[in-house]
Amino acid sequence: MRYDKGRKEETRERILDAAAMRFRRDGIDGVGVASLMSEAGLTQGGFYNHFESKDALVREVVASSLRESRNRMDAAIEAGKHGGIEALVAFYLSATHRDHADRGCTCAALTMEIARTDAATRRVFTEELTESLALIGAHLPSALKPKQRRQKAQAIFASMIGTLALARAVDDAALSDEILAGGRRAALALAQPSEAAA
Amino acid sequence: MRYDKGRKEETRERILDAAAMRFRRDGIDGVGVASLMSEAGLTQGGFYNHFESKDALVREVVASSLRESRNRMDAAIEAGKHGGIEALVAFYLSATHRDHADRGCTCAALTMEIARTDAATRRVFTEELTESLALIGAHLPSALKPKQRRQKAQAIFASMIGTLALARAVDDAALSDEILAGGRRAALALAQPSEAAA
DNA sequence: TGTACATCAGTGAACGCGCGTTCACTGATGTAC
DNA sequence: TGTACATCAGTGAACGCGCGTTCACTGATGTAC
Repeated sequence: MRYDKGRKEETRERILDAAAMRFRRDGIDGVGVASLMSEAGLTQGGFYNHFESKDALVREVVASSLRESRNRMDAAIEAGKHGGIEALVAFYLSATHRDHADRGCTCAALTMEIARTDAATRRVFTEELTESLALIGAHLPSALKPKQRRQKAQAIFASMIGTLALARAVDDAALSDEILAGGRRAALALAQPSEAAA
Repeated sequence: MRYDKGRKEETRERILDAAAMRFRRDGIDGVGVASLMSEAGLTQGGFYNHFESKDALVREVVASSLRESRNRMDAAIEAGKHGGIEALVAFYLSATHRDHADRGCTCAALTMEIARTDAATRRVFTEELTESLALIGAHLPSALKPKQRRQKAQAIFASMIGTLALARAVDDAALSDEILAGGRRAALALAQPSEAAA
């Protein structure tokens, strides 16, 4: 090894972090390799020392950013006083999350684009999403059967990313706030055991 | 007027229809003017006889495709035997809709991309979305107050587009079906007056 | 300890290509006489 | 009714530009002796 041990790894992480932010802000198709590398303080040619192609980068960004997002959700749940789901919903459907897509959850910013990516990317998306849904499911009422728990977690997450997508797309601040508030209420309602009837 | 009256208008509609399909299938950034025009049976140069720019086209596609989608939702509601919302949810969260994004609702395919477009596009998106939400609201239980009704409609629609986005992004057919089924149940639960507590 | 060498992360110019847009033009049509 | 003309939807070549990718190179570093 020339240079410090792990230095290449650090650079790679820097590219991944820059890509995660830029992709969420401008879309996957909206960010070129050259501008991405210059954001990471490098020149375009070096990109291929770290990734086989832009598609390979996309795949790795989807994997690592979903993992990071799950860790942040976990932290928000653990930090919450009561319940856990309440804390998650307040964290996920906050004005801060709406206003900072680049530092937010990749699912809320890119799921519709990810649906159009290659098989390998959708594979890692599915794997990471499944883990995140399990995290949510683990904090639902304990009386639920596994399938109900899974479907409830899916419905809560779907409702949250849909809410964030609408709240971001709309150009009217009051309407956006209302969508966000209604989304919080809906996500919590979906978490109630009373709505367990599967 | 040279040529038949309204012939230019017909061509324009043809371009709009082709754009709506291609945008929903490949994303706005994923479709070039040349390939779009050739899909409409024309050459690229003619595009600017009909639209000032690609951005202008995007704006018009958002406006017209949301209007069309609303008409289809309305038709599905009217065709439904009971309730109306039940028919809407069955129509919107169907396997057919999931599997044919190009012929489906623009919100379910492009909301996350629309959130990144220019001010004019987000303006027309907001206007058309508001109309669509009013349509949904009009079929909710009549006991609801206006604000409750509005927020319920928003929450139902957000949950539906989030559900469709996840069901499309996932690469596992069984999981996708489960997400869709859970989304239908969730959307109907959100429509219940019992969950009116605002 | 000092020097020669091998490594390889990162550089920057270049590749072919498709992008959005412009523009001089063509030729089918409706109108004027 | 027949002919000359004006219109303008649509053509297709060209523009500068940024895309993803390749590649010969540089130069800071760790290793070998």
